[in-house]
Amino acid sequence: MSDSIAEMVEETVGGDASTSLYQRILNDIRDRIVSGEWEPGYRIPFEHELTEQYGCSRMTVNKALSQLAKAGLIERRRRSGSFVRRPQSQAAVLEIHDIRVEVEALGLPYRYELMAQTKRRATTVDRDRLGPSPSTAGQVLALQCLHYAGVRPFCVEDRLISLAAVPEAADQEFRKSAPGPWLIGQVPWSAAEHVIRAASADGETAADLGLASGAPCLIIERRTWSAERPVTHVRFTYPANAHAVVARFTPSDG
Amino acid sequence: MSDSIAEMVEETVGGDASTSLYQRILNDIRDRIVSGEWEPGYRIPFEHELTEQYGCSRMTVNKALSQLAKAGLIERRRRSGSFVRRPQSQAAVLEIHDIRVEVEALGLPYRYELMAQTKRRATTVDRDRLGPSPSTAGQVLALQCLHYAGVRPFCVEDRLISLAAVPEAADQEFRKSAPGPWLIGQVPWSAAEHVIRAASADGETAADLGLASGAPCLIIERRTWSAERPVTHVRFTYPANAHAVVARFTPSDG
DNA sequence: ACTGCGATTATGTATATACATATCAGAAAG
DNA sequence: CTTTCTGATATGTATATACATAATCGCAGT
Repeated sequence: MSDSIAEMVEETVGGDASTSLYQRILNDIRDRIVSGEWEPGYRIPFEHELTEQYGCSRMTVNKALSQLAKAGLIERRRRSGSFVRRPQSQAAVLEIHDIRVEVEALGLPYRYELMAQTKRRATTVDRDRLGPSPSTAGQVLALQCLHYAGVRPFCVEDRLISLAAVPEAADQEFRKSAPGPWLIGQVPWSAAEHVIRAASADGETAADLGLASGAPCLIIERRTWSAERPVTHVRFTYPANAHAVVARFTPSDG
Repeated sequence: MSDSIAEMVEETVGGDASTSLYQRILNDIRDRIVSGEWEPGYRIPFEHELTEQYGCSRMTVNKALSQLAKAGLIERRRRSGSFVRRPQSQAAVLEIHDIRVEVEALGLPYRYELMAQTKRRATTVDRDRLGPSPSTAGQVLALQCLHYAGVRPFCVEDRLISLAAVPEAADQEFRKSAPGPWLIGQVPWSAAEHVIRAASADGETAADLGLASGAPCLIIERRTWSAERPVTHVRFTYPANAHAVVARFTPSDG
């Protein structure tokens, strides 16, 4: 089997220059792990063995193994070797799209409507919504918006923006375009937290969405920080049948 | 400004040996990006400039920059340099925990109950649930389980296992322990897809969970593949107020 | 047996060097 | 004035080497 690796390298080393050697080593090992050929706990060949098998230097092997370790597929132990880890934290990557993009992906015309915009001194509730902060927040901007897909309401947006973090927002009127895309261009955010849950629509939200009171809704909340300072908190409320969140996982593509 | 980097390095180069040099370079640059000091489009110093500033070799700088590029924070262009990318795909990492762990994290005793276990030839519906497959599925195992937190039902699990992918499951009786943890130890999975949505509880589910019919629920569905073959599909149904999904994002921790 | 210590081993990081490759600016040719 | 070619440049990958560090094994001495 070690021979087959060596042969494969011999074959392709002059032919396929599209992928680098360390990438091929990485892929080979990853494939053996995800295929189950090398089960959790299996000790993968030492660096110096792979060095021989692939006919390359240790640095090249090391680059591949280091990346596998960072991706969580293997665990490296000095003096002992590298071992296949058991898939533990079922982590998945969740992509958050702009609502306009979401709606247009459904083939429906997108429309945005501002329902209310208020500037006020941050209340206790507001501070809670924005999340833990080193400084006490000052002024905030509160927004209620409605996003339409075609003629039907698609979701309600309830947003709070910290004017301490984004003073430019004070002079903005979000009548024509939604605050989300504008904020992304304005503030470099360094951390975000999402909470996804289900709830019954309260009276007001139900009315906005054209639902019966108590109808099930999907709620996505997002808090964003920029360099430790809270920037914004949004709550999107979708009718239950209108929306779902999709997350995917594939181990270390490189 | 370049001077301050150089000074900082001079200070710490002999003192703090806890982090490696390339890690410090990586952190320095990442901090400047997420703080907004270096805005999207900004051309970060060339490798040879950083080499000078940090008094190290190009390989060390290259390692740091390559990782930042892989993490999507910068874009590297030959002959032109490396540029700060604008945060585009708002990706967040979602950790899926075992239900036992979830319940015990709430400080409640966990209990598991098997409600039904059926072996049958895969129907069209079953094949749809398992997802796209190269081969036509044969036998499947269908399970309905209930997870308790204390005396109250916590969530309903509705699972389908492909016996073509996991033949050992045919001989298992999931009376005492849930199929999820067992499967993880059994099959190395290579890809997973999650769908999170809200819905009204149907009559049966509502009864199992002790809810009024039509009560809002959070539904998490997961499909798992092992080397292109569908392994299992699960649907967890939670009462709306019992559960939420949390996802976090922090740019490239290393 | 038990303890402590040195030798061994595999990984972790860094260096200087080399050549490949994509790309752009500007010179040369039409 | 446009096209083509050439050289400069920054990144991409790979190598041989070196020393640091953590963990383990086995031996020596109590």
